[in-house]
Amino acid sequence: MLILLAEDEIDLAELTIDFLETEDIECDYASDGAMAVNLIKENNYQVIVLDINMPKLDGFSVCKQLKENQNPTPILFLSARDALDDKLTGFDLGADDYLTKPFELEELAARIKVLSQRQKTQESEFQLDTLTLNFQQRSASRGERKLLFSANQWQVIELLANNSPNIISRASLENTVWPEQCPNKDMLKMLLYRLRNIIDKEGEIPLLHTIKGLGVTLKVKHCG
Amino acid sequence: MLILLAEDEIDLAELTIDFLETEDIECDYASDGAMAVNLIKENNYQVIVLDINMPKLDGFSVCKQLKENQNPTPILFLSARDALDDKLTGFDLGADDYLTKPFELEELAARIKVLSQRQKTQESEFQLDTLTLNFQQRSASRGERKLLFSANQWQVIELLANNSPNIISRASLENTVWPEQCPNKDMLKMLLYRLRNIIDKEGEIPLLHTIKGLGVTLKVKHCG
DNA sequence: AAGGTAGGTAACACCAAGGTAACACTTAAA
DNA sequence: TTTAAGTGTTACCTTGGTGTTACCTACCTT
Repeated sequence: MLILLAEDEIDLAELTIDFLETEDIECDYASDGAMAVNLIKENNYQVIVLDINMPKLDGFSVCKQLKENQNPTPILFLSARDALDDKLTGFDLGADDYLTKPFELEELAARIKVLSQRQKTQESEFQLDTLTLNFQQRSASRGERKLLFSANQWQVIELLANNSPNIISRASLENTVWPEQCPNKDMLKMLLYRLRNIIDKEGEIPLLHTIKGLGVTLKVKHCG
Repeated sequence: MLILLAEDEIDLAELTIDFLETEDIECDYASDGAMAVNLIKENNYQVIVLDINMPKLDGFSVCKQLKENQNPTPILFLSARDALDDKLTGFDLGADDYLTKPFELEELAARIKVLSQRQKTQESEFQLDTLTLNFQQRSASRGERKLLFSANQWQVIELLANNSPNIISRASLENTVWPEQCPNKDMLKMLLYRLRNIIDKEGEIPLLHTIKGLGVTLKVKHCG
């Protein structure tokens, strides 16, 4: 996750950035409002953290400008100003959160995460040749053809797709579908056979390949 | 705007409600967690404000339950607990904001408004083919036909619509309607059966689909 | 060439998930 | 009290995914 931190106190900024990175939050840094505006123009941040007291352009102004431009990125104000009026001004300008200094780094991280979640529209789709898998909807298609998979088949294809083009051992697949105990040694064989019939029809590039002795993989195989 | 305030200190609650109403924020009131859950089940709130220390069911539990059921309503915790750990727990459970007592009523109002806007931009109306759902009014129609749903049916259709066209597992649906314990294994089956009879009449494109072994989804299915 | 092993193909039986229908219970309005 | 609607409950049916078996093919080993 990439965010922007606009904060003129360099010591505090450094401390904050270091901590946020341990929480998997990547930070771009602006030491004043003008720099913040420029960075926002050039990058797509998940969240913008703005100090209010900044050189050149204060946080309020930056926020106001963004909202006037219909920028939907969530904004979190970070300020030593504890006064109610400042907070209300912030929210009035369209801020999404307001944290007063001194604050706990953990709380900042938590609030950033909340804001970022609102943003993301996670459409996790997998594509390979003409095969498309949508894991949310559990829908799949090969070109124009709609594909229907059973629950077990989804488990397998999901594992294969997530690791494509790497090879997955038959043992892993077996454990995924039948965690306790596989009812029959040939079950996986059948599952893969049925899966292959659904995915790879005649005239299409085969995608589900067996690598004998190693396992199975989902990829476009440049044969030869 | 209608919100729910769950808070066991009646004096504080009254004060808060009075103030919020001057800000055009209508409040339903719950004096304990169990009551909150019931009210949430029967109404569609824009924001839910939860005290943490409450009789019967604490705020954390209420929040957890809602989020497990994919309820998208924003949650704001209101607590005397200032400890970092409590805040982090709150955010971890999926809270959207956390305000510590004592707080300024104006700030609470401002934060509620921010949260409600997020909700509004998400969706207050749902449309799919000729099906229209209005969550504020709890009204629905299929083409010219007006549809009437019971409370339980609304919970299900709301969950499905909010996640459409993704698949919702029968377990999630069951937890949503019967949070403590489902009275009978076949209840959900019946609920869905009745729901389907209401939504999908003969000659219309079926919208409520079962994906065997996975769950249920609300979508236009391009079969093939 | 024979034998062994991994994997592909085909056909079939079974069974639990889910759909359908009818009915009883409860509550609340009329 | 009657009526109606929502909610549980039970029984039965249908179906597609799953499990099973048999046999085939390809390739590796000796």
